[in-house]
Amino acid sequence: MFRNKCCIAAMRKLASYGVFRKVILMEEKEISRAVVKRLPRYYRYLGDLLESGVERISSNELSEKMQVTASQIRQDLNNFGGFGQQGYGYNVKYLYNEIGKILGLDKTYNVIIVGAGNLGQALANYVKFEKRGFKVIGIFDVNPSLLGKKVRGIEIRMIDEIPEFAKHNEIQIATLTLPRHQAAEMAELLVKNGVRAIWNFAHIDLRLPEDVIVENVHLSESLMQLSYNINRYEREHMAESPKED
Amino acid sequence: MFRNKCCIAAMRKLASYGVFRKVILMEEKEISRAVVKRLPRYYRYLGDLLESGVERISSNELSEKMQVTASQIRQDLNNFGGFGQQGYGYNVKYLYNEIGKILGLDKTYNVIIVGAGNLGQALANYVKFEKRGFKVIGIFDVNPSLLGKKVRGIEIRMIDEIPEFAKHNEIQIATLTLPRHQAAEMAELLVKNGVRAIWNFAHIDLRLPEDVIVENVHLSESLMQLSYNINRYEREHMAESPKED
DNA sequence: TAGATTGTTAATCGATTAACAATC
DNA sequence: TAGATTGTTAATCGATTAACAATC
Repeated sequence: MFRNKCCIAAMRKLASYGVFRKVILMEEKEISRAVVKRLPRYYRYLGDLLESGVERISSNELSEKMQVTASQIRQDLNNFGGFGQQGYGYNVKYLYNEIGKILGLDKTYNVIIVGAGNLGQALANYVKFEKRGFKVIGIFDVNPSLLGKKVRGIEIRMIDEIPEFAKHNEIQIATLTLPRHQAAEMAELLVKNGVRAIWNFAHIDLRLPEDVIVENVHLSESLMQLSYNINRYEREHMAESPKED
Repeated sequence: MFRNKCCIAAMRKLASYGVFRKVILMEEKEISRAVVKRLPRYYRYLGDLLESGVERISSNELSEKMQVTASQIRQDLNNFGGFGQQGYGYNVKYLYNEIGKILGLDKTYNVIIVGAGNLGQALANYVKFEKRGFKVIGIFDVNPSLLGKKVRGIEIRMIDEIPEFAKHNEIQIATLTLPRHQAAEMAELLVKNGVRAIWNFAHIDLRLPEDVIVENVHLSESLMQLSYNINRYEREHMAESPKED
């Protein structure tokens, strides 16, 4: 019961008035990580379709473009609501916007970058994030030689200024682009100063209170997966290539 | 049958002499993407253990450190061979090296970086990759204003030099750090010039021959997953926080 | 209305966890 | 040998795919 999401939405509204709230919210099932991971890709394809003037699309057409099954698309979307219409399909613009809202892209986020090395500066310079609502409001480093240097008009501050900075600015996201051995301590400092979401590029598993959201980007792990596959491929084909005896 | 990996190894050796090869190799089951994704993490934890002088570890101890089940560790490892010993556990150094080999980290790779923007330059400057055997031998861009500029001693070349460059250098990996709309065309050019593995940072799905290995790093998708979770968390707790009527 | 396509339930597939016999 | 812990099979869980009734 309460599986239909329109129903859930209606119930949640009712729930906001009183007693049933908890019961109802417990019925709402957790969205799996796999589904969430696919949402940005849907969003990208819909954005492209929108740009090329496509008004509507069926799960079947989209499935061909994206090389996934139509079933998966419909299942994924129905975790969040009934965005389509029988006999018609999905309105591209509407669906695009709805997925954007689900992903939180209708909001803006103040971002600080902790670690102003190559990667930190590269991220600070990446203009597209700002277009999506992720605004860099501060850059921090431990290295005094960077003090006062500006990246995209934002001057690099020292890490010990973070507590003061956090008092005067609302930080929604902290990007961690520090060497591995500094990351854990810094993450704790950030959390102590009210940061509740960390985009972690340091090659370490942060152990933080569970209400702190951590999204990891482990570039070296990605590169290792690549080299694994290079060798897997070579192993497989080496075995076939030598001439038959 | 042929499930035991020692057995497979032995059979493969036999197979190299003749007729049974194909049959035997077909028995070897494909390693799932999920398993491969976990290997670098095992590698990291084993490296840390090695550094702190730990000689042996049981799947159970490791499972506690890594917050996964011991079953999963044993299953994952046994995809590649029996690296442990009953009653003893796993020898840290040996296992570390074996996983390194599986990941292809015992080899070196010539890497070129295509797209010398902020991210491309940051990656070129990232020293740790070289330590792991990934050596940047060339950096390319379309922007003539970058011509001759050096990053870590490597001068930036123009993209039309790639065919000539590829003739004289063996390129194992091409890193694609170009704007989205240039990436597809460039990937094709690279493949035409013999590149067989691409580390793709462009926010696009490359459609390439299936023997070309592509590993994607979609930073914007990662950021969207983060903002999804920020909002998920807030949705959930907003519903609980307003006072009871 | 008839045709198309969704939303949703049921079936299948694959990955994770549990259990235990093999063995160091 | 007894104890410990693996390698491996069996059970469970979750995610994907298929099927189809509901409905635009």
